Amino acid sequence: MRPSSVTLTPQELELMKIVWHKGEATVRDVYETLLERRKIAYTTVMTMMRVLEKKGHVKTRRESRAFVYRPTRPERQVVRSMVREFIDRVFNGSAQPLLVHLVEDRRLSPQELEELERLIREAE
Amino acid sequence: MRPSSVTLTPQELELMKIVWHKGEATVRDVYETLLERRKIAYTTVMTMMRVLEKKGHVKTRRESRAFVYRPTRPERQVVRSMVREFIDRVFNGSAQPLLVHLVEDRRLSPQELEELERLIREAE
DNA sequence: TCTCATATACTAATAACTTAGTACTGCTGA
DNA sequence: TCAGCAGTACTAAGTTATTAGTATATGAGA
Repeated sequence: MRPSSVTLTPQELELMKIVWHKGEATVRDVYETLLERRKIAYTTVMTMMRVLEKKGHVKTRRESRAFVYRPTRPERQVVRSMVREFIDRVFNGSAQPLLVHLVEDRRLSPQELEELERLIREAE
Repeated sequence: MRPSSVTLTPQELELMKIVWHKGEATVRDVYETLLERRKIAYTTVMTMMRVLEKKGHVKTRRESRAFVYRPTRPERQVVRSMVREFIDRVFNGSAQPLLVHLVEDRRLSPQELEELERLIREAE
């Protein structure tokens, strides 16, 4: 059984970030974290957690009455897939134009540029 | 009237790339370019071109019988918005983690790394 | 034990995306 | 002139995403 697509929709990603951050979480945990940011119904979170499970992004175990959800894949791995998918889609698979955009768009502080330079020298 | 969102769906982007590349294009132009890659109906392309127009991504002018579509915004500008949106969504607005991903993921050739180093030095 | 809070199960509605079919129109060449 | 082709207009259907309501189950405290 092939692992389902690793790409997450925007809302799915928002929930997954919470689960990754907490390590594992119940619907209530996620619900309460989300509530700090925006109005959302408990059952909405539940539905989405179930979707995430159906898609294989989380696994559950029962703990007394509630389900505890934990990620099936580490955040780094999923984010990496999303970056790849984005580069394929927008830049036809070539990462370089993206970097040019980033550097030119001045989205990086001098510190970040320096840090990046160091990384490049290590990779070379 | 606020300009509608600049973000494109995957299919919309695919069509827009063709229009950008050609400068301007009719439904037939786009249809034939797409056909080289995959099976698609002429009317499907038409519907999508109309969607792109409704969303403000292209403008049309009538040329004899057919509509000619041309982009309302240059590719660079739209791509830049998409990069920003992606960084906001996936990396909470910080570009640096994305770069670390790219460099570590070895998606760049030595030449590209060098080129990038030069860009950084210019930006600093 | 019985009630209430909390949890899940089931259902559903709306919107956006993607794809495409059918009907209609109007040039254009025979 | 008129048939046919190339084009648009209108319609629609399937899928996924997003949000949430109602019904039901269950455990814990009074």
